[in-house]
Amino acid sequence: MDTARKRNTAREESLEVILHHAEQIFAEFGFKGATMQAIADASGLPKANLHYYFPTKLALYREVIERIFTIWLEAANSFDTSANPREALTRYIRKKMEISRAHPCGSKVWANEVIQGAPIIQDYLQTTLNEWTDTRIRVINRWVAEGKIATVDSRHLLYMIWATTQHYADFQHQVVTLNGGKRLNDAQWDAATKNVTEIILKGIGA
Amino acid sequence: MDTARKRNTAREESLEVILHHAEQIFAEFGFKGATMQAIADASGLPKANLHYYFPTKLALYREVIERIFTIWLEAANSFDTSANPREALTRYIRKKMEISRAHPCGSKVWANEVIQGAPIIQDYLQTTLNEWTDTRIRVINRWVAEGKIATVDSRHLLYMIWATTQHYADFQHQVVTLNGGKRLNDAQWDAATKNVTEIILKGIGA
DNA sequence: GTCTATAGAATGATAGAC
DNA sequence: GTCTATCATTCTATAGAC
Repeated sequence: MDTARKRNTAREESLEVILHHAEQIFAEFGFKGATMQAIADASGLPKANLHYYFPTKLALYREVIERIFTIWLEAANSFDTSANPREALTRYIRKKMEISRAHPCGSKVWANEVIQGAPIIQDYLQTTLNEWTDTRIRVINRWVAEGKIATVDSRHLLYMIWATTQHYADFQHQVVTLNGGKRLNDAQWDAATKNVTEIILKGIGA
Repeated sequence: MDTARKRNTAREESLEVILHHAEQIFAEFGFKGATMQAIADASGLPKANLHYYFPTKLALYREVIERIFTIWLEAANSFDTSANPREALTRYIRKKMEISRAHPCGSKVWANEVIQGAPIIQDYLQTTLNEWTDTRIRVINRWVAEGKIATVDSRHLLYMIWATTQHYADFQHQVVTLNGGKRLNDAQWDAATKNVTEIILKGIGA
């Protein structure tokens, strides 16, 4: 491995470590509540190193948010517009539940951001998310028109899927507390996914 | 009005003004992000007055959280355990949607708190909420046993109702943005409530 | 690239006059 | 009860040695 490659690797590793821990700290304390010191401590680095890689706290936060949005858009692709309602929605809900389990902190940062009026990600909402939502609404409306599902408001159906699946990440602490303080195990995650999928599919007559 | 009464009234009015604006500021910026200065400015009072009524920022926050929890428990009562599934759930969902519309900031403060691991309200989750949840789970399980609704996991059904109804408060900003920047009007709130109610009732075969 | 030390600004809380 | 002034602390960000 040459020195240039070594430098790049070191840089990428530091970036990865910082971003990973920043996501957790931002999720736990919110943007303002998170401190560069706390992120530095969690990352095992002196505070000044964070400012070497990210000029400001806001720039670091932006990176964290963008990573989450990318993961979120992946799930969006699993909503295959060519499939039938049962297939498309089953796959989409399962993927969303998997993300809630694998990336709860990312979901929490996103939720925190939206709750506080999306000061940073407003442009994503107005462009990418808005466009994606429109395409899926058209698909659902077509299903309704073709009689493949009952007459539902497609927009509110999407909100229901988002809300229900993200609840297991954002309200993880409440879910765990009401589960006797224990994290959901594999079987419980399966049960949750199955339950959500069945109620929604049955609820829209798919 | 005697002077004692006048003093009480003045005190109660100040408390009400402070708590009202504190709820909005805490919802918008989170616990740490909210500043006593911002709450004071919103309330039209000097900062020191807040510390006259509430010794610390944390004490003020606690009061805000407790008010929300009280409203939340009111809705809980609308889940009449003696009614049939259709009636009980229709009334509960409608009440929850009304609260999301009337008290979005309260819901946001609660959501923020839970997302961040419920450092302040942990005891509410473990006692009052846990007990309330258990009684409702028993009711839903009885409905299942009596064949009044399909076989569903009652706990996850509750989570679905909470998540979906609170989404309209917590993710208000996203909902509004995807609605072309306009707040939902009466008809849209009705449509949302009707849609949520119908999908869930149909989904559980009620 | 990594670290120590510190500047500069903002914040929670209080003292004390009115 | 209300207000001004201020202290003590904490935090972001940077300077500069290594």
